[in-house]
Amino acid sequence: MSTEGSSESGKTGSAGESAVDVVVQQIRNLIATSKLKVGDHLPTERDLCAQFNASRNTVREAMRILKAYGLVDVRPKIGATITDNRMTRAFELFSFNTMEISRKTFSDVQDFRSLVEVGSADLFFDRLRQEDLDDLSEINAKLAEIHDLNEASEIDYAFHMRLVSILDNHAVLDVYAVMKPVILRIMQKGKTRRIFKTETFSEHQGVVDALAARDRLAFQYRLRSHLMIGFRFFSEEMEESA
Amino acid sequence: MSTEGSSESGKTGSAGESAVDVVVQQIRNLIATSKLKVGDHLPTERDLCAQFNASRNTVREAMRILKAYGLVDVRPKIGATITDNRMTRAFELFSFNTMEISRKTFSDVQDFRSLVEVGSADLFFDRLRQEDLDDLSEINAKLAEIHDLNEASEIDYAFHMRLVSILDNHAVLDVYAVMKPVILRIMQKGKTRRIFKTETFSEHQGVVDALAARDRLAFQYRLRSHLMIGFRFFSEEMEESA
DNA sequence: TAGGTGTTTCTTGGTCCAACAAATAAAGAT
DNA sequence: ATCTTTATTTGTTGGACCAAGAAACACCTA
Repeated sequence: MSTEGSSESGKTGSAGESAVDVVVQQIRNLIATSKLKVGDHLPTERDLCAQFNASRNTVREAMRILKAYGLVDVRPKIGATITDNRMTRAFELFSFNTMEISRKTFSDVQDFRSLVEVGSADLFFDRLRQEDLDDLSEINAKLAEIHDLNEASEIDYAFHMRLVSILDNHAVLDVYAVMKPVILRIMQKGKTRRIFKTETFSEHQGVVDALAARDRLAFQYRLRSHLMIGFRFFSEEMEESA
Repeated sequence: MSTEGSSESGKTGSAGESAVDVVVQQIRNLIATSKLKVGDHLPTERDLCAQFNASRNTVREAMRILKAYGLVDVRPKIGATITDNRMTRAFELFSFNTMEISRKTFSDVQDFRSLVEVGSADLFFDRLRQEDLDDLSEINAKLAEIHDLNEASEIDYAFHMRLVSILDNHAVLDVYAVMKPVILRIMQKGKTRRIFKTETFSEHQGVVDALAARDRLAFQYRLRSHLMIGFRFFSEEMEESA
């Protein structure tokens, strides 16, 4: 209901839908109306062709989309079965290490994080407890023992996740959970193990110190600097897509 | 988590991988080795067929996957261009179904919206253009002609969506898109058609006026009040424990 | 006869080919 | 400069074949 097939146009139900998109929607409706649950079988491709009056290639392309979305699992000679790997797929989207995070994505996400983390300073100080400070320091300390970038970014992410958890806002936590893959890649951008162990570590510690000292301005300044520091890796890059 | 374990494509060798998976990998490599950036064009389907020695259907199915992953945007006659909508796709996958609107949920979501909308006041005034004000007024005017609550909340949502669109931040827009079902339900909570036509309308207009007058304090005060006003409907309501 | 075994046939997804339609960018004509 | 034609490219269709698993079947043995 909320998502359409592949077109990202804002219009819903306009006439510009391709046949593949139509079939995608029809299959989703079929799943919904037939109350198919995880593990149930979908009709064969050829049956779907007849049912939706579409060619087999069209049905196959629709299946590819549903498969990419993690909604069906199709195996040769077995057929298509309903699954729910959406979360897994969401994380796999960013396993495409071949492509760099675009500057726009980087900028948008970091601005958003800055908005949430820096903008909630007052709330942080209202709710802050000693336990929070201890946890943050403990997490940050793990940066000293990292072995690779993945491990480092996981710790970096855990630090910020623990920080926003102070807000006790489930909506924010959910959003951060979904954005995790993007955030991880952003954190790794241009960094080395050494940078994580030295610069990132001390930036985090500065934030924790400011929290402990109840120094609102220092907290905001240091956190914002920490979030925006990655911009230097985009210094000369220029891209302008209409 | 990165490369190892997707369902069907474990081996990077020759056996076991379908031709479509191979082409997907080849296109990924092409993007990487050619250093293609967002906005650049991919070769035509037929070129890719020749280049990878695959049939056109295979290339098309591979393209569907990349499109579903938000890595390419293919338009008829134009061809495929590199994009980076992976985060949008991730949010689409997430698409948590409308949960029960508890007082806690209401509080969390409205706090979050307040954080984003009220907290971005400076950015709003930086980027604001006359066109934005006109659109906001135009959208708000539609509240006068509503027929039911669904229609009213859609317009209310569209108003706030248009507001945050001024920020030109894709991450924020994606988050709002995902939260739409929850936001709609929150907007309807305790309201009547009359309230939408009178109170909500004038609250919106007050926000627009404050924007037009470049009155930052009035903007923040009115917007925050508007977002928090629904709390009165939870005043006496009891809700079961978490 | 009952039960297990090996063979055959059928089904199904995976791939390829050859068309045609629609849309649009580019070249050509006026 | 504007309109028209052409050519290119994606979208879609239908058909064909293959390989591998499933299912049905025949067969043999105890």
